[in-house]
Amino acid sequence: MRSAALIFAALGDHTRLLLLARLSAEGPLSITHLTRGGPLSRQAVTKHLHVLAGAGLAASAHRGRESVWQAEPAPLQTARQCLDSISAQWDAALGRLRDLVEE
Amino acid sequence: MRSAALIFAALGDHTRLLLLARLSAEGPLSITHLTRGGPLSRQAVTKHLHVLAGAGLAASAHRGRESVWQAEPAPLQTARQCLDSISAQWDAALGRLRDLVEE
DNA sequence: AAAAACAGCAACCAATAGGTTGCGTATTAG
DNA sequence: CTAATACGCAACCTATTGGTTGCTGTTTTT
Repeated sequence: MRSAALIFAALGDHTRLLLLARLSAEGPLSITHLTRGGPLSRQAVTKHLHVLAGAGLAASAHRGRESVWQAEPAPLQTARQCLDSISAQWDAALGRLRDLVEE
Repeated sequence: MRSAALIFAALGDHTRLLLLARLSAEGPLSITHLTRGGPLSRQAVTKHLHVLAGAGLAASAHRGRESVWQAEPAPLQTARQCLDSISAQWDAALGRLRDLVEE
């Protein structure tokens, strides 16, 4: 559950969410490529990528002078399971309440 | 998508995640009830609850001198859709890559 | 009516987050 | 070889976060 919080925290920034979406959609990209067009500096992008990496959501590989980053979707599964678990608890509580009322 | 980031940010704290889980599992609870047993002060709990409320994940109702809090599971659906959307983009990118290789 | 329980508000504090700038280094291009 | 490209590292700055303490107000309890 603590790791789920880490993942959510990494996703809990609009800029990082966009970065992750781009990485997922456009495949492996270098840092400068990710920087182009956007309003962020290269270092800002780098920092965000490292946060994503800290949560296991992205990984980098060095190719020549470039650092190529890629999305790692596995932790998304963990996050989903956490959401499902909370929803399930909620449903169970609702069910118990209904049973209580029906008695 | 910006609202998804808000939700993730609210979930991105281990303490808040536990609070939300308790609210979902044990139903409506007062602040002092939520405080008992835990290591947090009443105000710390209050602050976390307001963050959850800011993301639409919890709501309060006043009953006498008590403030009774309840989980609101609807935003979890938004979060899940966001996760699904990213996963789908990933899958699509993988598919395109495979098609490219097969050519 | 007095005491206790429940909570809101504001100020404050240390730590972290998001971001920038500057500089050094390795790789590639001309 | 030289220049340009792509990056890492460290320092620094400001705003936000998570948390505490103290005080006030309101509803119950006795």
